[in-house]
Amino acid sequence: MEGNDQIQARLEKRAKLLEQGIDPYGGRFDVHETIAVARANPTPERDVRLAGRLMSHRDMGKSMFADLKDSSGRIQLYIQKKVLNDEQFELFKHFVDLGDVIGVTGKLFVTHAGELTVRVETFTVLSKAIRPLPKEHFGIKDTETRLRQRYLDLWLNDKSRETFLLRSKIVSEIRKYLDGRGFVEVETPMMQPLAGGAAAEPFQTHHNALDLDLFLRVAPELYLKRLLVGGYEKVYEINRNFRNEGISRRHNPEFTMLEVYQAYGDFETMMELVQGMIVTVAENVFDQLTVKRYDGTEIDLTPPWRRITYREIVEERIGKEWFTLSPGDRKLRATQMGVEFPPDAPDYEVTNAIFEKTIEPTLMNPTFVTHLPAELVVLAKPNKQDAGIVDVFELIINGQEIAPAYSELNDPVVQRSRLLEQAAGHAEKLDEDFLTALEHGMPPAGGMGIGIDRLVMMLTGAESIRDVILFPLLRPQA
RNA sequence: GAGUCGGUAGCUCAGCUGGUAGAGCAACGGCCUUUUAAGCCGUGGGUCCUGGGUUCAAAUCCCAGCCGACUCACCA
Repeated sequence: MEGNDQIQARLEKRAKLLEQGIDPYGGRFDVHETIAVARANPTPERDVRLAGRLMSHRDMGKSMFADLKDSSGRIQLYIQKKVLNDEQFELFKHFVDLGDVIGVTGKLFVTHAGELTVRVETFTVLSKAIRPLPKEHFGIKDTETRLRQRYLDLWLNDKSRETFLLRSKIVSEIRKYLDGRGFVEVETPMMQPLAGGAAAEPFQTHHNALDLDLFLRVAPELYLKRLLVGGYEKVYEINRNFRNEGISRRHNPEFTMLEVYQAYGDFETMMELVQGMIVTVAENVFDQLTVKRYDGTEIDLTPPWRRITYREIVEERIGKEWFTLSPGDRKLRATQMGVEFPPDAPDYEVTNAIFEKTIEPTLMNPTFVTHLPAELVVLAKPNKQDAGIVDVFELIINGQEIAPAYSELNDPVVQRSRLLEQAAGHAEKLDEDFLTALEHGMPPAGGMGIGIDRLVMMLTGAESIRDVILFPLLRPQA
């Protein structure tokens, strides 16, 4: 290992510990309680047995203070020469460094300054760190280091560690909510012969033994619908989707999607479900329905959430006359508003560009935007009164689409023609296996997809998707 | 993929009207038995992202590249 003076010093300490017959990488150490539990039971002179990482120390000569941190919290250690023997004290003083993982036993007491502290009686080196950990006060702020060496970020930045704990709790509450309503969690293929269920660029891979080209899935939708055909009435899957597209503050090539299907329901069933689910999650995880965003503004999750049709919200924001304009005038207006679109964009795409660029980003509180134009959604049921729109909603919170939901299209003949249209006539791109399943009869159903990463962003006030994905994709370091 | 900004010691940062690299913490040695960003004395530590160029002289100016952040595009 190359190294600076600090690495050299630590390597020497490691070697000297070994020479003295002390294993600097320890072994099983039965921790009696977490630091948080120890702090919650501060009876003076109570025996404790704790383990964690040494985060700071203050050497006073014949005694020293140090801070021990585990996943639950931190506690101060007091190491005294007269309590340990001379040899052990010198060992601690000269061979234990910031960042080392150690186990300690001792008794609780409260210092003059009022801080609960462990008077250390014995300690064990459980893992000697060869690389220095920055002193916690300065932390680790460099974004690149935080992402590439997430373990440092987690140890040193409480906010980061808390966000990922919250993510776990959120996902766990979602499962609880759905399980409690009779939904069955399933897992469907992530490697698919055809990447269907969403208009997105897939990753490609290859199975050698079958000599088969495969795609990483862009959505589980078509498989979950096969399960509806198979008699599952309430199913969901929480798993990764992969899309071979750009990376941004809101996009990671692999992201976690929740998809839910309920037979005999429709998009309004999903509306109630998602509202109930997010409200319950917020209450159970955060104890409140107000979320503070990174910019200080607040999101109010109090139900019932606003419902408005796509047409109405466009008219509300852009002007009642919008849909009476000629397609040419609409393009002109859109361009004047600084919204870009391909020159040959069809009419509905111009309107949708307006919606996505100027309306969606302003919707902070939960809003169900319903009944999008049929052209935008190929897997949804047409509205019975107006075949030009479909029975769907997009739930917008935090200026981002959190969940689209549909009354799922279950007419196999219509579905085939819509998919064929979308594939621009390329029949070989149709998922015949899926269409065959539909031809066997899929019950009418409500279906919904929720981007878990974005939901977590919204609920934790995170500014970037990288703040809620432990190991977001980065270019390898040069 | 395009534009803008950034990359200096282990960490956090200063230095960038060009004059040959600094601070605090961390490390190392010493003092100190209730400190908590402990304190005091001393020592060492740098491919200033990489490669070119301009110049007597480049961390600093110019060009190219690498990596990251942000914005845009693709998309959720």
